[in-house]
Amino acid sequence: MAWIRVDTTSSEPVYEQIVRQVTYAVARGEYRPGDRLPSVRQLATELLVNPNTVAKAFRELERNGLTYPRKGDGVFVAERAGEICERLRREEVVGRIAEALRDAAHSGLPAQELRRIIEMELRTVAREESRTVRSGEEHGKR
Amino acid sequence: MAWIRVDTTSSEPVYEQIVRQVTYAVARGEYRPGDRLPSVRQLATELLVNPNTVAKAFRELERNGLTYPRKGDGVFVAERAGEICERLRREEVVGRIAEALRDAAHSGLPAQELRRIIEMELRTVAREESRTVRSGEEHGKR
Amino acid sequence: MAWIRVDTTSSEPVYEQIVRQVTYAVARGEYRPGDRLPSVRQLATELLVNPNTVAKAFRELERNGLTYPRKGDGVFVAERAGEICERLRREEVVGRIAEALRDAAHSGLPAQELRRIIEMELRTVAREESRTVRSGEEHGKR
Amino acid sequence: MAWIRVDTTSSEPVYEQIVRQVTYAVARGEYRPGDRLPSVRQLATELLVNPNTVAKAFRELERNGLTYPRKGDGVFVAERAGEICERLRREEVVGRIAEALRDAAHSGLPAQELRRIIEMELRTVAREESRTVRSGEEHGKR
DNA sequence: GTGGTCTAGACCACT
DNA sequence: GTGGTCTAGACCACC
Repeated sequence: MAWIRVDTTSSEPVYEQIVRQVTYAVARGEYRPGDRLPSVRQLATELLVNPNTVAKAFRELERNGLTYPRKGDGVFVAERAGEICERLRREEVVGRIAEALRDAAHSGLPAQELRRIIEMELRTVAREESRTVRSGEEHGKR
Repeated sequence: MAWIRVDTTSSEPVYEQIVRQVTYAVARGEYRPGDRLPSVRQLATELLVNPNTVAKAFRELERNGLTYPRKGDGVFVAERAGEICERLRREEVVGRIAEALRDAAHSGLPAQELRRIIEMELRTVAREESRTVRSGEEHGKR
Repeated sequence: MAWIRVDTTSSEPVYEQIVRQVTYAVARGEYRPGDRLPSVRQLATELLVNPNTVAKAFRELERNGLTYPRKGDGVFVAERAGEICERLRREEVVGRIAEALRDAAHSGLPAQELRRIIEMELRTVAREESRTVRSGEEHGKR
Repeated sequence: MAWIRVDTTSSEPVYEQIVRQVTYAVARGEYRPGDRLPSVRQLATELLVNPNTVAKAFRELERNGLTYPRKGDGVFVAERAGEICERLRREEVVGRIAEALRDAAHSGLPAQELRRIIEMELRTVAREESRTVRSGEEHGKR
């Protein structure tokens, strides 16, 4: 279950990292409506964070309509999770990119230079992703 | 003096917004070595923020070697500020874009979709900038 | 046997919902002293809840003197269940309404508005009940 | 500042009580857009609860669009709080009453009896409110 | 001073 | 076992 990785040094709060990554995992189809997520305690020990932090993330997921808790049973992916997290993911991605580009443009950096940077980073990202996917295929199927 | 705009609702600290935008202004050449920046109080009342916040931003600018104070006179743009700011700006822009794209890729959004979003946002940003620049030419002092 | 309906998303514990609805059913006279209740397993599969949950509800009913078990036979409605249930029902209803109205008044909502809401909801409820009763007459066993 | 009272023995979580009562206070016009709420720590000591509990309530209020925090400054009532809390209050009140009446009707209690109970409780509530208001006038205007 | 995050640990109710 | 609430206390960043 290496689908979540938290970076406690990041400025992004740990609980938000969890929310975001669970959302992405559902968006990628790794979790489907009705599936049970790992329990709060289990995920907490796995990620080496406090159960309260995971609980906070799960509460946020619930507020977003992505999951629902059944007391004494576990946390489950909601029926309408598909559309919701699809939308959330898109909003998140578009929002982050829009902000980065707006600030970049506002910085006075020439448009041509900006495009070069984007192309460079896109290639870097594609390279990283392909590597991850391939190693994932090797390890995952065992 | 519409060269700085702070968003108090943003997750980015106000003082960082000020530091960044002053840096960008110098990188764009709107402020040149030897120019005097507005006073802490003046900028604070203009931006509707606490003077302490502006003061902290100014301390940061000085720490970065971008400005220097002349006692009883004000804060001035340093001699080597140009190159420093251009470097900082590039690092900043590249870093933000890299992070946004990395997260986007990790979200599982198809690469093609990602490119479409980028193109769309680039157009949006270009449109906004052209409008700002034109109205800036009319009202600005340069 | 559509006399019980549980809502697993409600904040009211499932076992309490069962206790309450059995109580109401007896108060309505649908179950009479000496009648046998459905078995724990049967009710559990019917309501799609954990058998432990139904078992807890049944323990509660017995504790209230509403039912008694006959070993190897099943759970039966007690002799004095009628009066008990009517009293419990009244207490329950009065308590809930009192709390709802007290909070409503405390919210600062104008008394006139409050009355309008009550009238509206009473009509809604009456409409729903009449529908249920009629369909119940057709399908029910009484 | 006796506008909030929490009951730690209630089944309603303390943080929800705070959310609800702040919402009602705004709906009643006791707090207006731009006003600063008491600080987390201040309210915590006043209500004799843990600061984290108050913080949780404030986070919920923010999620509802009723307030917004300014780090290092305080929590403020949002501009659009009026309409929002008006709506929230109505939803809350209607929802509670609807549930109470639906359950009451479903309990098989005769409609006439139900109306009697409602009238009785309405009178009780009106009596309590008038007493509170009057004593509030006496103490408040000094 | 403020709010925000996180940890640690307790207790409760539900399944 | 599960999730939910609450307390206590620490640390951080911001104003």
